[in-house]
Amino acid sequence: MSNKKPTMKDVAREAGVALGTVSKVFNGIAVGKAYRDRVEAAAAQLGYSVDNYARGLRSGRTSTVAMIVPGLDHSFFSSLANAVSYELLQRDYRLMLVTTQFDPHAESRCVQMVRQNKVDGIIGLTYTSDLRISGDLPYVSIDRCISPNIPCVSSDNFSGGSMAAEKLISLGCTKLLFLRTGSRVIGETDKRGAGFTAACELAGTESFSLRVNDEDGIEAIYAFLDDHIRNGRLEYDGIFCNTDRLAFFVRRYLEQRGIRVPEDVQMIGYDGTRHFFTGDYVCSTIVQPVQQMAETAVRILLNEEQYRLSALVCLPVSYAAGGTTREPAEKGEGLINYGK
Amino acid sequence: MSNKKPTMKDVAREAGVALGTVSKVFNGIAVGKAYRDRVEAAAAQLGYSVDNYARGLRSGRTSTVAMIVPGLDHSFFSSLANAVSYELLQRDYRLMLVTTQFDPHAESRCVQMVRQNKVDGIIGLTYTSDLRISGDLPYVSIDRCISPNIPCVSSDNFSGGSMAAEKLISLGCTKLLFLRTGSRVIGETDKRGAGFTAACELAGTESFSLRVNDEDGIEAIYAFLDDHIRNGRLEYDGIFCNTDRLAFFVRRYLEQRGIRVPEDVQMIGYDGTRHFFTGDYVCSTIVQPVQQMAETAVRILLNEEQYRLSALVCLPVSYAAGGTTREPAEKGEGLINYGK
DNA sequence: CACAAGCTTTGTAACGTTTCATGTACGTAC
DNA sequence: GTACGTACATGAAACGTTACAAAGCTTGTG
Repeated sequence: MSNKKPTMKDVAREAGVALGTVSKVFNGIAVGKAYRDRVEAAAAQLGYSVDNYARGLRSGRTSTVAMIVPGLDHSFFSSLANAVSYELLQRDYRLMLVTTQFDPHAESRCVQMVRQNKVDGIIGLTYTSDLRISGDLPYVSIDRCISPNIPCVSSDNFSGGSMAAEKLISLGCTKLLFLRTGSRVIGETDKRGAGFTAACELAGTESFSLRVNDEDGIEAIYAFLDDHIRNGRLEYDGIFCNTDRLAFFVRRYLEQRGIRVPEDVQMIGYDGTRHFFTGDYVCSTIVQPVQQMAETAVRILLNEEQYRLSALVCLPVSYAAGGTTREPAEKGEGLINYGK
Repeated sequence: MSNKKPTMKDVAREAGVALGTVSKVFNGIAVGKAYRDRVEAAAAQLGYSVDNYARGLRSGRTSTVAMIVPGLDHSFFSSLANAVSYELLQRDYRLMLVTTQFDPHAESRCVQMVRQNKVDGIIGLTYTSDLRISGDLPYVSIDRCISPNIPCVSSDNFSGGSMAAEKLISLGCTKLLFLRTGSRVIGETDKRGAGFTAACELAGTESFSLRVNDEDGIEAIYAFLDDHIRNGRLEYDGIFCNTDRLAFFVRRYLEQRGIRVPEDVQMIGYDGTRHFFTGDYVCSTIVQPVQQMAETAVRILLNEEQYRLSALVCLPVSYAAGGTTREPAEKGEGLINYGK
């Protein structure tokens, strides 16, 4: 028993064939049955496995895709990363994950680093748009469009916003509020607000939008709410939050002040990741098609046939009723679950 | 302007030095000042960067660490992955992330795949313990000890549990309940239950534990609660949940049945990730030292000096008061935040 | 002034693959 | 029975680094 990791040369010697033949076997290139069997037997006996670094050096292809995200401790980003990881593993690709920790300044440095590591492509969820550094390397932007000539997979944030407004209006709300927190480098979530406002105007319903450009700047939201509670009643009877997490905090805050949800005010959140959901919904929300976004991005990046032409894909979102609107809660939908 | 990616040979020619000298410059090995300057100038002019695959093939070292986690759409796992990513990037290491999607069967396949990709080490959060496949490759288990001879970084789940019990008791609770969901392949979170029970017994306080071995099996918890609500009052006045997420759902469920938190029942959750927290705590919880766990695991794996000897590290957890216990809420603690 | 002892620099041989031009064997058609 | 085409096997030449032995150069010592 040797103490070194076996190489193709060892397998070739053991099987009594040429080096090139072994290579062919491991690359699915036509090889005579007898040869193939001998090689496979020898490889199994020696416990051989291909060295991806040698392969990557010689062929230039690495079976590795990089994903760049701001951070993983945000439910939507981590769900997306989870789905991308799943899709890549399905296809025998490896995932090199890079977090910028929400520092837009770090983004091009990350792209640089990733390029140097010779990946087959990049899936990026970035704020800055001047990533043309990417050059020849396949690049797909996910969740946000950063440039007209970079393929992009996003979900329909505008419709998500108008969907929320329409729903609240159809449920009887007459004065609506849009709340938003988060860094505002690129206004992807603002499209939700835009859709919301547009739908309100179309319906002739009064509405107001409060945008806080701070990742955790929830205090400003609370202050606003305080200002608009008169005699224990909130001036608004419908609230749309740009995040389930925000909806969660806002709901708690209102309830502590004696305002009941959904009796006094109805609420709709956004995202629909599992963090805030279980069998029974606990918040009405606009569900983003996370898995589908990931799958589409991966397919475009890997150039799978039917996706070859699509450069900009915008996937539909859906509404899921939960406990924060006045309607019977639906069950079991929208849960994002992989594996068996 | 050439159209090929420049190599060390190009830099050497441009700078008028030997190939080996260029290599030394990029590896921080002693080189005469004049030579170093010439090389750096040439490299900058050509836009050269080292090829990690060639380097990995030749040297065997890849500056890449793999992390294996069950999934990223669980707040604790994704926070941990986020922190590990941060620590690695700080040290100029790359992260290859692998998700098993909670399939214990997939774990050894993942280890296999990762080994073949020639990483410098593995940080694993796995359920199965027969990962000796790892062989010579440095391996650090995080969050759970899987074998006495594999280094492990975890947090003190037992103390976390007893801390929760002691807190609830000191706040006046007389009948305690421990609730737990999640797959039960390895009983790491059960240590929380054990610590909880031990502390209750020590204090002579009545307690009960309900364990549901299902990742999303919250229905059974609801059913139990229903059984123990008599005349609109819950039999228990203190609840400890093995997850903030679970605490969140349980609280909502109780409130819908007219049981107030913290007036009628006090609650403590577990984890303390940012998903359920903001400036003001919204749930009392046992905070896991996520960042410290990640840092320690990385340091052990990378063999940084002061960590060379530590094989099993168990880090302390802390209590953070929030809105679900009867005490003034503290502010701004426990928030996990990276970047500037 | 010759010689040893340090230092850098140099050139070359790996590292484990894939690729490609060449070689061989076999079957088919006339 | 010869000529030709097809299909597969072979061996050598890359791929871009690092490691190592050998060669230069500098400095200090007897």
